Amino acid sequence: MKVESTKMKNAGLYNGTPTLQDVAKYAQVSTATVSRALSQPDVVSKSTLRRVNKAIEETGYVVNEAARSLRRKKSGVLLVMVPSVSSPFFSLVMRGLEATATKAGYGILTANTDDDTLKEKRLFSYVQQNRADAVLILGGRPPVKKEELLENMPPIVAVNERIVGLDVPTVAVDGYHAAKEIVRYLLGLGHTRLGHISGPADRISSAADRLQGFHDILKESELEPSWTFSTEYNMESGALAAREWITLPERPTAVFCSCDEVAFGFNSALYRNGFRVPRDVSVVGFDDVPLAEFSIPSLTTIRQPHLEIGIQAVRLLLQLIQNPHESPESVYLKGDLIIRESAHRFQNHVVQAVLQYSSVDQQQKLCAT
Amino acid sequence: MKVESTKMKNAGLYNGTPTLQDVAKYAQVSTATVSRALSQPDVVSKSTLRRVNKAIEETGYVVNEAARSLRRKKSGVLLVMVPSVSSPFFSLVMRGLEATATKAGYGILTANTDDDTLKEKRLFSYVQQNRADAVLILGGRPPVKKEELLENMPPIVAVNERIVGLDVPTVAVDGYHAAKEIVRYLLGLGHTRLGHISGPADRISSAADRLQGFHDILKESELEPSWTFSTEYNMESGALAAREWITLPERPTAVFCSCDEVAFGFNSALYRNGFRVPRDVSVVGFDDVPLAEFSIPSLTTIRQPHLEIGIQAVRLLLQLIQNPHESPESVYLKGDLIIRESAHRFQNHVVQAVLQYSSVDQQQKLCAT
DNA sequence: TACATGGATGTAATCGTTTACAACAAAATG
DNA sequence: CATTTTGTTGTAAACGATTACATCCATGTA
Repeated sequence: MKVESTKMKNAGLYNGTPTLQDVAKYAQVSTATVSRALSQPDVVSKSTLRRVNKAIEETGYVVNEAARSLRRKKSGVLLVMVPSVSSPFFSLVMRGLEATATKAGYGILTANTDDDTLKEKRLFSYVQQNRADAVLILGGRPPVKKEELLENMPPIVAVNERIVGLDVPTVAVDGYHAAKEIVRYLLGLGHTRLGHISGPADRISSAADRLQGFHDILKESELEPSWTFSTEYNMESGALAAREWITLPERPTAVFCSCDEVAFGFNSALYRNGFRVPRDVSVVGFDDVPLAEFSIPSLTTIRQPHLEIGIQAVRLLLQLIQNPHESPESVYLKGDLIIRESAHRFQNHVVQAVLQYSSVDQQQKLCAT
Repeated sequence: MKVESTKMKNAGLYNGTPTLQDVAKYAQVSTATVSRALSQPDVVSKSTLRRVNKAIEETGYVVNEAARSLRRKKSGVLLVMVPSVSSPFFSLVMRGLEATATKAGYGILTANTDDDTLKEKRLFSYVQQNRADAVLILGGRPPVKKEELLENMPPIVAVNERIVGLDVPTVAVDGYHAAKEIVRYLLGLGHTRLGHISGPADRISSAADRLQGFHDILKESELEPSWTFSTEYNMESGALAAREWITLPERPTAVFCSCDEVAFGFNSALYRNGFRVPRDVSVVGFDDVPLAEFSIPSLTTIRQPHLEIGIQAVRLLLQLIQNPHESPESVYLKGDLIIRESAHRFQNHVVQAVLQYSSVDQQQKLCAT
């Protein structure tokens, strides 16, 4: 061994955090070799690799991602643009995104856009700033104007919603068929007066799909929509819709809400006005957020495979990063009907209540006292 | 003006994205000047500044953060470690964090820990990797062992929970006094048999605080806790507790749940077993997640100022980044009692129901038919 | 023996900023 | 007028990794 003792002695002394240089000195090899030992271990000889790994261990070296990013021109970070991270469903999807990205060695830079064009633009510039390599867009809004994107567009994948006016691969549940399925279920329960509280169908593709599914399945059954109400995806909107439902001369006996939150808001406002679900009206949602199972009544809804959505979205994005010129096919997943308490067979509702639910049963007894 | 026409001609031609060099060439100044124009505009002359800004505009230059990070040894990113982003309350706090951080020019790198030590360690190494400058920890778990942290500890602020075994500044609601307040409210309603479904008080400081508050306020009123149940902060746990509550020989007439989700799970399981809240038992929660207002019944709870928590946490962290050797004081915020439907006066409950709620009133009428 | 081949390693340039230091001119001071 | 001060700008060396290219040595082959 041609070991220079002076070198060995100095090798142990570091001022700050150890760098690749320090490891190289310690292992008595060049920085190039250390770098190769990290990124392409197969081109380094077994014995050197051992020595380098030992040196890394001893010095406690960790790679400086800033330097690596600069040199590689890749940050190893995915930017997730979401209208609001506190949306129950979005945050669910984000877990899938994050898990898959982390597994692939990518970090996730999260950012609320609040549907604010200015914020969207600023966030989007993260890519030019080399802070992120690619973008996942969760709200369906294009982050900047189409024209500005044409040249030098980073890899983008749309999640949950297609982005209107921007042709990028999309991962989402097939809302059209899922909507048809859940409305078909309501029809099967004997309802003929059906209402729909839709999301912002003019801006959001998922809302448009569900609305279209609602209309088409009714048409197939030769029925007319009894009521439609267009609003946002949140609880306040559901409550607003409830106030209108109450005033209706011929109330629909079943209402398909565009998402679970709208259903919660709807049910809540009805409750506060003396109506009971499903006694007075059957209600179904869409998404299957965790609370749907634990709400009162528990919510019949469409389950979106949120984990799978995240996995697929990241997969598509990584594919796009590797090969920016070949846009992968969009992925549409199937939503599953989850039957719970909030919708039931159309009949004389009081009798029905007694028949179906022991809880209501008990309630009746109490009323009788 | 000493303009070399050749330079001007070349100035417009770029191969890839423009760099600081390109801007310098275009504006006929050195890179140092451009850099200063960006970071310390007050030290460059007015006229040069104008010229540089014009050049930036014309070339469409944006700073390369990777290069900047490398040179400055600062990434401009805060790492947020959270057990689960899909927790309703955490995601609420994260909005505050994100908004404040963004305003201060920082990005947010979000990561679920899933309470998994391995993941926590890997994430924590983001700081050594120069991917993040500082850490916000939301779950109360130390990311690595105390010993490993002692040397070279990055700036850390704990959010919502104190971290057991790690002395870092904390931003949280004063759970002890808030718990006392809400239980005092229950006492004021005439309840004397009080139960508490606590969080994991052995691991999580907020759970311990609320539990302590519960015990102390009862002691002050010379009462004994009627029932306590220790579990996790989620809906399944609430449902589990409900199953035990039902079997109790002397059921508490009011239950303080450690968080809103537990309350939802509790109420839901009771409902499915024929019990009604608040008719059969008064229930209160903690956090005031958006759904508390829209649940059935709406939930009496403690409102945590989630936005303010986020703001204060980032403020403390930035302070700690600036001055790593002076640990700022922890901040404890006040939680506010929000009175809604889920708890009411202890009395013969059926009579009470008629008196208080028009909804129940109407329900009675319906039962009578 | 001579020469081609291939595996392992080293040399040094490079990524795009920032910043210590030097240089210079203009203004202020004595 | 000489000298200091102040304000503005440029020069060039970092920051810490990656990688094209060169070099070296051990094989294999004719």
